[in-house]
Amino acid sequence: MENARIAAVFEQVADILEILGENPFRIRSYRNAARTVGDMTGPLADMVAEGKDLTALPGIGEGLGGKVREILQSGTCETLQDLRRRLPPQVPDLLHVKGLGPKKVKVLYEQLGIKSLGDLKTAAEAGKIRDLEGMGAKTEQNILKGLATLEAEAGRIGIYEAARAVRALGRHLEDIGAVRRWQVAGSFRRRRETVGDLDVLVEASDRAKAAEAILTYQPIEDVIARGRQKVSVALAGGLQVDFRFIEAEAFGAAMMYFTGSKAHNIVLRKRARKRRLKLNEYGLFRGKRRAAGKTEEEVFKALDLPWIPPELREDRGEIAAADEGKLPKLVQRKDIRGDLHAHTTATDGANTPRQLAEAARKLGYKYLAITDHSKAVRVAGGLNAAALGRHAGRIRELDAHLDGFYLLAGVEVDILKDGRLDLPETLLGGLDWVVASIHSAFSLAQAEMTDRILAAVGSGVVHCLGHPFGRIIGRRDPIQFDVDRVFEACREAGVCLEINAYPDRLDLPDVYCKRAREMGVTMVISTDAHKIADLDLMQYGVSVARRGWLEKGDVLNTLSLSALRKRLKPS
DNA sequence: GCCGTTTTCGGCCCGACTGTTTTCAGTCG
Repeated sequence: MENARIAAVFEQVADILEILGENPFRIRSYRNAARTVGDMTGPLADMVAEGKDLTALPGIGEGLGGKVREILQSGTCETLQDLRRRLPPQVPDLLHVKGLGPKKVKVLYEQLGIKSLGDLKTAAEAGKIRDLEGMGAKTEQNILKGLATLEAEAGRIGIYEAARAVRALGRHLEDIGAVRRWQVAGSFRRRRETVGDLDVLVEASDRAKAAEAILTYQPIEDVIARGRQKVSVALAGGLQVDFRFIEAEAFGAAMMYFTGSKAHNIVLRKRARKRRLKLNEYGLFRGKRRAAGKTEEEVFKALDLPWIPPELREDRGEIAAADEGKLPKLVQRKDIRGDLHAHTTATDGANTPRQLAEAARKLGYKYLAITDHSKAVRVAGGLNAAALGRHAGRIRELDAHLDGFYLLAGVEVDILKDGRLDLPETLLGGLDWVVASIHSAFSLAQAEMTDRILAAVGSGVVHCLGHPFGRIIGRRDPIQFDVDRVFEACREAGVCLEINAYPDRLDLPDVYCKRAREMGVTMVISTDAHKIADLDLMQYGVSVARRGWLEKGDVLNTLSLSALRKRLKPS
């Protein structure tokens, strides 16, 4: 994707400038611009082609706007080329080693001629680093540790895995007498797709006792730091957990500070400064007097803002919206009335329609769509027309015996490479709910892929586009298509976009939810359940929807049973 | 390099911990 390439160029420039010791504010500008570009849902190339003003984008002025155009034309920019002549290409990689920043990288390169991660490892193992100025044996050990974790790819973990770690950790913390209260902040609280570490805020009656008890937690493999304010550990598997001890009067301010995001915090602190206040993790201060800090609400209020839900705190316009009283009233888990994507033993699911329906009722749902695969998905035992016809018949029969509950006879039909659907439209037209998805030919060129999806959206028999980008987080890249054209077509045809709640997918991603909402497209949050337990994954889809600014009215499966029936079968 | 209800110039968020020092720089979040 072009935007990603532009963002990458800006990040590379920032990395090199940092090692060269250039103006930190100039470096920040490049990083801010990279973030702006990375968050965009439409191609910058289109904006340029349409002659739109790039300087209207946050953090992009005349200079960087020109560089965007330059990168679009040539794939790179003169600034980066010049910088690369001043530093070997792999030196910036060293910044990814935990504990190494620009200053140390510079010393390592200039004094020892270290040009790559390989060089770094060799030098550390040979004991050459401990003699450098400002470094010692400890630094050398930490570099080797940092290299090991980098090799183990102990990077970010998925939100689902993180939630499991939090539950286990929570059981330990609950048993510690000296811990009065604990809360997880950070990107976990913002419900990002992936989490780099866990930030746990602890209010303790006795910090020393609490710290000692915390450190008995079995999965702790390494103690990274231990001070009066903070204890950092690495768990088996590589997840880092930072425990921060917080006083009750500052708990709200600390929650804000450590929940972030960093960019959101910076905007809030600027706002505080304008009011001659100072905001930090201990509170909001006027001079030395604490004006607020006990709760988040109190701090926001003192800044003349309503409380902002953590999922929105990404500096994507939430503070301006809050200021104008235009924050969305975010959809909640309890608004969800049913699940519209589930598989059964008829294809690759583990449970029967009846079992799933009973489980869905137990969750308080009023409806469930059975959407098994179509024949193109051979590995899943996809159904042909005849088999689907019989399957749908059985589902309807079952539905007739379920009072106050609607079991929709549906399908997840494949969108073939040429845009045709994998089953006859006459058959599909008779079903209650048709999800159309792509499970093959993921790497078509953008124009071809766009036509493929538009054909499905325009078929007249599709209700919903399943996992629209087809990505698997960390394993498969999203497919390429013209987002605005497809979303526009969905709005015109009344086709919903799915937010697939499966933790590996979370597809639509948050920024596209926001875009779709702005364009007036309705979304559906579905679990794509392949077994009963999967129905509980709904919360992860709701989190994505909330990060995408969605309200209850933007989500189809918040409709009551009667409203859903009416919507699907207009009289 | 960006940005403006303090400003078109002069600012640009803030504090803790580590490891190396002997008063602090570098890194992190």
